[in-house]
Amino acid sequence: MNKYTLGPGVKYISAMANKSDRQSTILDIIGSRRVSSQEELRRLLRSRGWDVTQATLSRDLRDLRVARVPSADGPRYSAPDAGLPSALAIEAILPQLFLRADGVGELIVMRTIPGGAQSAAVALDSQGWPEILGTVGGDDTVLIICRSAGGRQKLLQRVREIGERG
Amino acid sequence: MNKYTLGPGVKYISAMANKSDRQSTILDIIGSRRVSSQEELRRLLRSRGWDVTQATLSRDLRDLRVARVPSADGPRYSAPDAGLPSALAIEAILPQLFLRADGVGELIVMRTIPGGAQSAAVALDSQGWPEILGTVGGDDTVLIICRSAGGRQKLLQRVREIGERG
DNA sequence: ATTCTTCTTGCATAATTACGCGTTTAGCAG
DNA sequence: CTGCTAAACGCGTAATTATGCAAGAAGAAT
Repeated sequence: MNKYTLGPGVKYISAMANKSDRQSTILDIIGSRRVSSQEELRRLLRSRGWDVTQATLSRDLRDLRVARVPSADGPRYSAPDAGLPSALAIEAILPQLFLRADGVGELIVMRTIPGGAQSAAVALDSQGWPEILGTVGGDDTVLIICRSAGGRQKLLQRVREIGERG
Repeated sequence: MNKYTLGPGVKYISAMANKSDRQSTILDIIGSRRVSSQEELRRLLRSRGWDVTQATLSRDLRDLRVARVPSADGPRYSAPDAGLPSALAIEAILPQLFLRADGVGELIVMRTIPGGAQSAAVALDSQGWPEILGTVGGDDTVLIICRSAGGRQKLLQRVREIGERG
């Protein structure tokens, strides 16, 4: 059987077959064809030798962060985005990139190290800050458009605090 | 109320309020906080003055291609990540890329699916619309600079109509 | 070997989402 | 005005997904 060294924390291998293998197969399947329901996925897996219940697939898809994307002709499962430098923690990445920032009206121009603007812009967007209308990232410059001049001042201060290692 | 000239093909405006506005609000909500179910979204919308049923939200989320992404602590709704470039009429490509748009002064910030901003910007430029002074496309954000605040309002509505599949 | 702990899974069912159908409203032609 | 068509949406329910609980399996510890 498919025995191999267990990783840290891994203390169990199913009697049936390996869960990771099954989940890999799931990604393989949904990556190559349209799958609209867990029951459909169940059938496809069975034809490849895996026999599990819908409940297990529900858990697998959760583990894999596989999204169910709706469309006009029904939903389909879709693998997670490979993703940019998962820009969720702005405190972690902005200090790495930030050089300086200044603003006028409802605009902020933020300078970053070369090539850092895209990441910084994504990070800012992902914050969901209400003052921000949107951002545009070039190579080393991010333009932040705020909803108001007042909000811009507040945001400029916050951005500087975080960027300057705050 | 927010009455305006209907675009081509648009023949109906709800008695309640505009569907596009509601869908914009939905994107706004799920973009700024975690939403785990349509009922939760329904409550959030109600607190903003929209009162619709879960069935309507199911349809809205389908129209908007908003995916339900599972995670360890329950599912959440989130914007899509698939995309395909093109170079046809703006009515053909904008609905493919468009997520939402908002504006201030003579600026419009249009959000697109990841990687879609360049295509959208080119498409906009090629229209030769008089209101547009110029556009700047990043990765998923297009900044449209208009000649006037009045022109911006007009353009914003047109862009939304086209983008939202109108 | 026995016991304890952790991981995995099925089962049954709760929770949630999707959709068919009927109704209402708006635009348009006659 | 009347009739026709299409859009939008609620209602009720089918379809689908998520989860509490219990059982089984593999190690680790005693």
